[in-house]
Amino acid sequence: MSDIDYRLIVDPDELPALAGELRAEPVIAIDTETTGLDPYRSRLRLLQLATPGKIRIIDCFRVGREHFEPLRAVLSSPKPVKIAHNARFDGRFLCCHLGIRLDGIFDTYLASLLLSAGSEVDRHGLEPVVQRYLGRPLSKEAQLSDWSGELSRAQLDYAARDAAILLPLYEVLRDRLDEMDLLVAADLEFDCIMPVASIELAGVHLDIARWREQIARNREAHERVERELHQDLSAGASQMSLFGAPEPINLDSPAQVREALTRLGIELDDTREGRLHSLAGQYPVIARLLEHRHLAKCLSSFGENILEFINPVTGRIHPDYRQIGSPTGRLTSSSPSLQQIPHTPEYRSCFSAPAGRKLIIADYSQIEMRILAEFSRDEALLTALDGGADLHRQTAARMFGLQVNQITDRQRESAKGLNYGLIYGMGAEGLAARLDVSVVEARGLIERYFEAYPRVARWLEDAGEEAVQVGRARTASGRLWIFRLDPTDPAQQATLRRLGRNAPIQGTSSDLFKRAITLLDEALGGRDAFIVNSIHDELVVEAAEAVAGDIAPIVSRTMISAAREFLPCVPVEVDLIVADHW
DNA sequence: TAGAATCGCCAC
DNA sequence: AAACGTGGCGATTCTA
Repeated sequence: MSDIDYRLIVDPDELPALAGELRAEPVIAIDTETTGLDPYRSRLRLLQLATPGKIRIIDCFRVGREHFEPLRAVLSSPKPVKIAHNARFDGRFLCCHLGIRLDGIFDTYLASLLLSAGSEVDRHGLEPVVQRYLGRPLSKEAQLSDWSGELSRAQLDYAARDAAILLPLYEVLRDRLDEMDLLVAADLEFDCIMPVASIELAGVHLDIARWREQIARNREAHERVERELHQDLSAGASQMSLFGAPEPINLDSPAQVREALTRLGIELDDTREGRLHSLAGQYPVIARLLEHRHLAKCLSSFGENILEFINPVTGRIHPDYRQIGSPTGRLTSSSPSLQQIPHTPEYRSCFSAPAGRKLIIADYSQIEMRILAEFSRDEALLTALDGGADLHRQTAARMFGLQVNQITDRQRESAKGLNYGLIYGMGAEGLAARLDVSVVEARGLIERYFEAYPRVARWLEDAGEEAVQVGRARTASGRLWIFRLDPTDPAQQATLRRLGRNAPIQGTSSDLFKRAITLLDEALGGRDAFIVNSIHDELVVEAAEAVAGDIAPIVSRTMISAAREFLPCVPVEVDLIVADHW
């Protein structure tokens, strides 16, 4: 494939002229080749810059960081538009190795994800995206080749082609986004790319000694419970081996546990927590089993494995974020997932501020209820959310026609169950199970709830019905989820109703949260403070001790103004603390 | 024997 | 206490 017209730049003196040419372009495509995936442990080898006429490949082994100054303005200003496929990756390397922060990004990867609108079958690597939107094959063979040595003609061809293909791809994707009314959602995503890359680069600090202590305590408890359980369970084991001790059952195997329980006369379809929980009071062995499960889960998911993610260069943990991690647009983090650390002090407090620094922890209060209030414009719900008393207590007061101070804990729990459950499209059966009441009682509670919040009832009904009718839903930013379910199948129709209620709410929560990340990243620019974690409705900022007090109000103000862009009618509150530990 | 599927459970 | 939305991940078990 030598038909690609590109030039390899090894002479730093060429960069000023190149920068001049690029500045005049409306759009340029960019790509990088690196010696590995981790910007802290690998090197930037090539930077490819493509315009309709020309492709330039800069060999970053030959052109040192200090020579990139002329390109800085081109790459770090909104114009020209920079097209990249998964710009978060390239952005991290440019940030780390050249000190340049990309701006004006059009990301063909995120564009493809938005256009697929939640499809589980579409793939979004450059190769399948080029195939899908341009109808041409693209070989990615050289991607995993060794980029640290002498480069072959084939490698350079590959590098050039990867960048060049982005130009026609951009044209098509931009038109498709426009046709599908996804340009607003796309801009929201594109603006958020570098802020998310910054969160990854910042990483979190972990108090290793404290974490190890927690593991040790867990291990001890785990072994004790394991011994007790083997005794409990062997009592029912009749098939004692003729040749000695019976084979101990594997407590991590649900199948073996179920068999053992059957021998004790406890028959179950499965052994999930919800099922076991109601039996825990009756059978001590079940309570112990649940305790064992919890300890085993914590040891395997939140044990030594987390320590392996500490980066040897920074000494911190840098998770990977997927910017569109779910069809609703939520961010997800992995390797490790810092979004599912148990919400208990033993675990969370291990994520601490390093010496001389503070953590600012801020989360939106009842954000999904506020979104529901915005969508439904239910006056009673809007009032209940307007400062003052606890939402669930107020909800109960309205449901039962009582004063807020007359509400019992049980009534508050019922109201809380409804406030949370209805957002997820829960029905009477689900509520009955959750509150441990009969289905008839649950129906009555739902009826009272809908009388308290009539426009909420109306909105939920309409949203469910619309999902059945049109098979799709949008969020406030216009993000689209096409459900791809069969509305004539009763089970799938029920799912459609639930999704139709939940998707706009959860998705709008993602929208405004991403906006908050973008605005906050900008507001913190130039200060010794940066976002280190994001958990769906909560942001953690790490700041120098001396400035934390000044930064805290900026965090809450910025989060509130981001939410206001999407929720003009409903009051928004942010709970914030400044602390040494998460 | 490695990858897929399943179960189970952590988060919001 | 658990069937009601979104994920990631670990251990076991199945399968090609």
